[in-house]
Parts: sequence; C-alpha cells; structure tokens
Amino acid sequence: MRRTPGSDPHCPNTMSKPSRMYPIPMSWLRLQALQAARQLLLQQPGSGLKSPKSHDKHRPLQVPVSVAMMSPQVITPQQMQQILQQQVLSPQQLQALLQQQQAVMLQQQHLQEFYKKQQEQLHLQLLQQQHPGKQAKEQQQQQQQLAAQQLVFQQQLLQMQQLQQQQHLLNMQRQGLLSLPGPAPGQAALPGQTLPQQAGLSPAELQQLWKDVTGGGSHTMEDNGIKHSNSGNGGNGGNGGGGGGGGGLDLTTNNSSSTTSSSNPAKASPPISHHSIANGQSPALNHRRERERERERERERESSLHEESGGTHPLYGHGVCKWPGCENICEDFGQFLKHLNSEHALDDRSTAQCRVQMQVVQQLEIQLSKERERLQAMMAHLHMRPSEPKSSPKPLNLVSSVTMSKNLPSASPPNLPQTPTTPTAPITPMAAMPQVPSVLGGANVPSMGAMRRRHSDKYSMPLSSGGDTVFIFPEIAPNYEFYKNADVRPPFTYATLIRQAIMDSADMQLTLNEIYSWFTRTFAYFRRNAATWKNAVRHNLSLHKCFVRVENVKGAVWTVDEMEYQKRRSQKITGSPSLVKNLPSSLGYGTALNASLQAALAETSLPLLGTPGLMNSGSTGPMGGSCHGLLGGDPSILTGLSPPGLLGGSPTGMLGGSPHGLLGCSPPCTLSGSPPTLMHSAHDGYNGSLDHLDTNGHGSPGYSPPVHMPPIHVKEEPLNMDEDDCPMSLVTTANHSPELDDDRELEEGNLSEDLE
DNA sequence: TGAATCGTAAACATCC
DNA sequence: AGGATGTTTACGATTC
Repeated sequence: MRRTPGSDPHCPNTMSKPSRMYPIPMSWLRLQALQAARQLLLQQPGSGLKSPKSHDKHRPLQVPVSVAMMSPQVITPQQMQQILQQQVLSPQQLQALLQQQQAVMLQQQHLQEFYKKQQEQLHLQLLQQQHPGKQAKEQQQQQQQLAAQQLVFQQQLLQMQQLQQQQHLLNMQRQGLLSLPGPAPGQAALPGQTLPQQAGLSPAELQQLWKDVTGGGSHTMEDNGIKHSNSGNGGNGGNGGGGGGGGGLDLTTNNSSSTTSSSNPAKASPPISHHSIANGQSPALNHRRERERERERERERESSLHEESGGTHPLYGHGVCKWPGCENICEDFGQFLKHLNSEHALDDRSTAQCRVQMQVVQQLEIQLSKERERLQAMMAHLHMRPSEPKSSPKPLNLVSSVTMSKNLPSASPPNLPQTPTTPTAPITPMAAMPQVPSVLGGANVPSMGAMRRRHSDKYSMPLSSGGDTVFIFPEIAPNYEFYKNADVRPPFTYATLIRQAIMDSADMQLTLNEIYSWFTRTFAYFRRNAATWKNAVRHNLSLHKCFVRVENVKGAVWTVDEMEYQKRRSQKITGSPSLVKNLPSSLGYGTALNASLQAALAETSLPLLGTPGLMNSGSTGPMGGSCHGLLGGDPSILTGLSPPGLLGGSPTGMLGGSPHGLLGCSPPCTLSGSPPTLMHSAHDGYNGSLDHLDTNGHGSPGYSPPVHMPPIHVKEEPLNMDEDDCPMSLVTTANHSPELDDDRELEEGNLSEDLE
C-alpha cells in the first residue's frame, strides 16, 4: 500500500505539497500581501472595498499594496514557529526590528510635527504677504528662514523616506514570512486577530487614510506581482483568495495633477519660490543658491545611494516603483528617480502615506508581539506536558527545560545571531538600506517562504542553532529543549539522528531499542507514529553502511562507521565542486552551524574560524585547521557571502543548518563545533592525525566507535569489493588491528587531499 | 531530464 | 503464535 501524498499524518511537513526551496519572488509576496489584505478588508464592513463579488477569485482586488502590508493577523503560531525555527528572523532580530521601527516612527512623528508647523508658518506667511501693511524685509527674512528650514526638513524627510522604505522592505519580508505556505492564508482572517483590537487604527481607518492620501486617480496594478497573483492563485490551496487584479483603489502616482508639492527638491517648493520670485530681491537669490546647493546635495545623496546600492533603490525594483501603493513602471533608475521626486515629493499625500505606513508597521509589531506571546504560551504548555516517561536523565538534560519557553520565542537565546540589521544600524539611509535588502529583504524573504519539507534539514535550522551540537552543548540547549517538547519534526535525516544517538551514547553503541528510546526521549515528534519512524530507523540502519551491527554481550548493538560516513561525504564533496561551494546546503542533512557560529557570523560577518564559540568544545585547533582545509576554500561560506545567502539568503543558507548528516555529513558540521559527534565526524575527515577527543572525555584512538568495542559479530555487511577502500567497515567484524588504523589514516590522508 | 538522496511503506526472514 | 529485529524492495518527493 503506497501512501498517498499528503495523507501521511505522521509526517505532515514532508508530504504536503510542493514547496521547492526556491526564492519567493517579490511579486508573489505581494500577492500574498494582497490576499491577506483582502481578507482583512473584507472583514471591514465599512472599508468600502468590499464588493458583493468579493469572493470571486478573479475579482480585481482594490487594495493598495501597502495596505495589504498591514495584515499581521496572518501570522499563525505555526508560522511563528517556523519563522523562529528557520531563523528567518531570530527573536533578537525581531526585537531589534521592533525597536528600530519604533525609533523610526518617533522620528517620523517628530518630522511630521515639524512639517506641520512649517506648513502653518508658510501659510501664515502667505496670508501676511497679502496684507499691505507688512514689511517686505521682515517677510523676506522670515521666508528665508522658512526656506532654510524647509530645505532641512526636506533632507530629513528624504531620509525618512529611505527609512520608510526600509520599513517597507521589512514589512515585505515579514509579509513573506506570513505568506508561508500552509494554513496561514486560510487562517489569516481570524476574528480575534483583527487589527482594530490591537491598535488605534482599524484597517478601515487605514484604508480611509489611504483613500484620503491617494486623492483619487486610477492606477491599474499591473506590476508583476499582480500578474502573478492572477495566474497563481488557483493552485494556492489554502489561499483561496483571489489574486490581485486590476485597478482599484490605489495610490496613483501617475496622477500628475496631484497637489502642488512644496518639497520636491527638483521643483522646489512653490510657496517659497513664489515668494522669492515675487520679492525678486537678494534674499531670493540667496535662497535660490541655497536651493541649488540643496539640489546638489540631493543629487549627491541619490547618486551615492545609487552607487552604494549598486544601481538599486529601496523604492525601486523590477522596474517598478515600490513606494507603497505605487506600482509605477520606471524603465530605468533615472526615470525612477524622476518619478520619485515628482510623484513622491514631500506633500500631504506622501506624508500621509508615511503616516499610514507607520501605522502598518505598528500594527505588525503589535500583532507580532501577540503572536509571540501566543507562541510562548504554546511552548510553555507543551513543555508542561508530561510526555516523557522514558526520558532518562542524561547530561544534556541538565539544561533547564524552562529555558525553552523563554528562549524560544522572544527571549533571544544567547546564541541567536545578531544580524547586522539590528537597530544598531545607522539610521542614515545609506548605511541602513543596503543591509536590509541584502539580509532581511533579499535574503530572508525567499528563504522563509521555503517551507521546511523533507529535506528541510538541509536548510532550516531549528530555532537558534542546530545540528548535532544541539544535543550536547548547553548553548544549544534551546534547540534541544525545543525538539524535546515541541511536536516538530527535527530537520535531520534519520541517518543523522541515528548517528547522533549512537555518538551520544557513552560507548558509542546502542541497541535498537536504545536508539528508539533516544528518539522518543529527544524528540517529541517521535513519540507518536512509532511504527513509521521505527521502521525508518531500522531501514536506515540496515541500508546505510555506516551503521554497523555488532553482536555484543548484551545482544546486538549498532555502531557508526565513521569511515563510511567520511567516504560518502568525500564522494559528495569531490563529486561536485559546486558542492564544496554550497556545502551547507548540499552536503549534510542535519547539522546546522551552531549558535556561536551563527552569532559570530552575524556579528562579525566572517571571522568565524577565529570565533571561540565557533570552535567551542575542544574543536579549537584541529577544527580550525580542518575547517580551513575544507571550508576555507570557499570564503563565501565563511563570510556568509555565498550566493545562497548566509542568513537565509536562500533556503540553503547557513542558517539552514547544515547537516551533519551521516550520509552526507558536511564540513559545516565541523564548524558547528560540535561535540563528540562532530568531533568525530569532522575531525576524522579533515585530519587523520587528529585525536578524537570528545566532549564526553572519550578518547578515541581509533576512528570509529566500533574500534573500541568488543566486537563479536558484524552485520554481514556487504563485504563488497567496493569496501576495499574502506577497511573500516570491516573493522566492526572483529578485532581492531593497528593496521586498520593505518589504513584508515592513509585513507583519510587521501581524503583530506581530496577535500583540499 | 536524470541521478542521487531521503522518507515511507511493506514484504519477508530470523530470533526470542 | 506473536513481537522484535533486521533486510530488502519499491515508490514518491526533493534536490542538484
């Protein structure tokens, strides 16, 4: 009886439909946002957007993109968990983001107030100017002052716009998070999660705000995202929502008949210029010069931004203006700049849009905090669950399980990476902007969209760290606790887990039943559907040569043949140069870089090998050397600059954890600084001369556990001819002879060469 | 597109 | 006989 896809209750993550680890296009994110927003707005009777045919999938959606962004309620606990689990945004990052956005909002508010005052003053000036009794000189001075202030404000506002875009990108990213396939879209519009309950501004109000700001005009949403939405909503299962569509309420930026702007640097503010020209005096000339200087500054700013961002602009992408609500097509960057200056100048509309965006961000933050709380509660609840009858006090269990509920969601475990995008980033657009897209926007959005599926162990990373180290090192305890209590499938292959279990044992050998116990003890996920995963375990044990069955006094035990493991790894590595480049993604199946590494990479963005945490657990010297031998060749990995993206740049991102898969054990596992297990797996492969001390204090003169076991019998493992190159596989059969060691060392030497 | 890998299911054998 | 253990085959999904 073959299972039907998607019908496997035991492995919901693996069987659900498609989810290739391909980056999610921005347009798709927009679609998701639109759909979410649509659902949101449909809940608002007074939104004015609801149409009788609102359920018609093909009905054009009349929602500005930015409004769509304010659909935080699509964050489901599951998604939050996934978010955390995949390290798309660590709690720390989220927290930092929150703080950053709050700071931005404060600044925006301040600027807006300032702007209002300026406008009022200008208005007064205009009125006064019409009074015959006023003295021209005084007026000129005042106007001059105002003009200067205006210019300053324009600069500030420009910065604010940049920041706003940064926020927008973050929102987009978050939207991407929320758009994770799964129950999310369908559950998006939970009554209890609507915006009005959580913030002062309801969606309807926001919508109205948008309307007010927009000021009419028609603009068909014809950007790619919309197009995608039309074509792709059909198969989007739970989404169900109609794609975006044609024209609708929008923030038409094409409407050139918009209000006269006073902020456009290129056009100058009408009132001021008007006064200046009207006066025609020296102050006016000075003002003009000042304006010219200001223009130059603006140009410089733009050009520098342009240069720094490599011809990109936070508000510009795919030939489309990304100003919230604006989808204006700009053929090139210059045109975009023109458009930006002309259509999104400092005017009431823009500021109102900015204000709305602020609200959107606020809503999202509120929603995020709520979901975070919920997640905490869930985790706490799961933790309380007395579901570990078999659990035996092992060293790793010493870690307080309480930490889980604390660390998991928000408390940002110490090992969580601090990405460069944290609030510490300068507020200046140039400094901050490039980071956002590259790390958060550009990287995480796609990665987060990549759902964890069967091979997720290659990409996803459990919470804060991952890999095998999880089970041994205290700093990775949160992970351990997480999987121990949460019914989440560990992102590791069976082989990896089995190996971990065996390596985790005192004498590097376990009976089948002990392996079972380890699974159930270590992972809540394996406390059910025993028949399935136990079968898988047996299947893996038998299938993979790296697992060696040894007849022990107390019966048959299973050990790990590291040589086999190395062999396969080397095959993978040598087999494809590209694999070396993408080690984290293609080599392993379970190991993730440990928290320290992540943190190191995130904070220093490279010298990971020099990071103590990285090498933690005695992996100091050897690790560094061996790591260099293998990984060092690819700086991208070390620096996180690899295309896949270190911090979620891609599904294969480093955070995705690399695998330390038994079969495909990867070097990253080395980096993960992992303990006993990794010490073996890593060291063995990289340096045959390395001793095999593990954190448990085991000195393993040999390479594979079987070596120091009392082997009696071995799995009649295919003593195939192809094993000739791997004497170790036979070692298990019986006596461990020095020759074997020699052979192994020789082979490892070769292996090292290969790796290098 | 095809190979490799992994997860799952299941049939079968052996042993206790 | 029944369960545990171990082996093997098959197939679908995913990734490269």
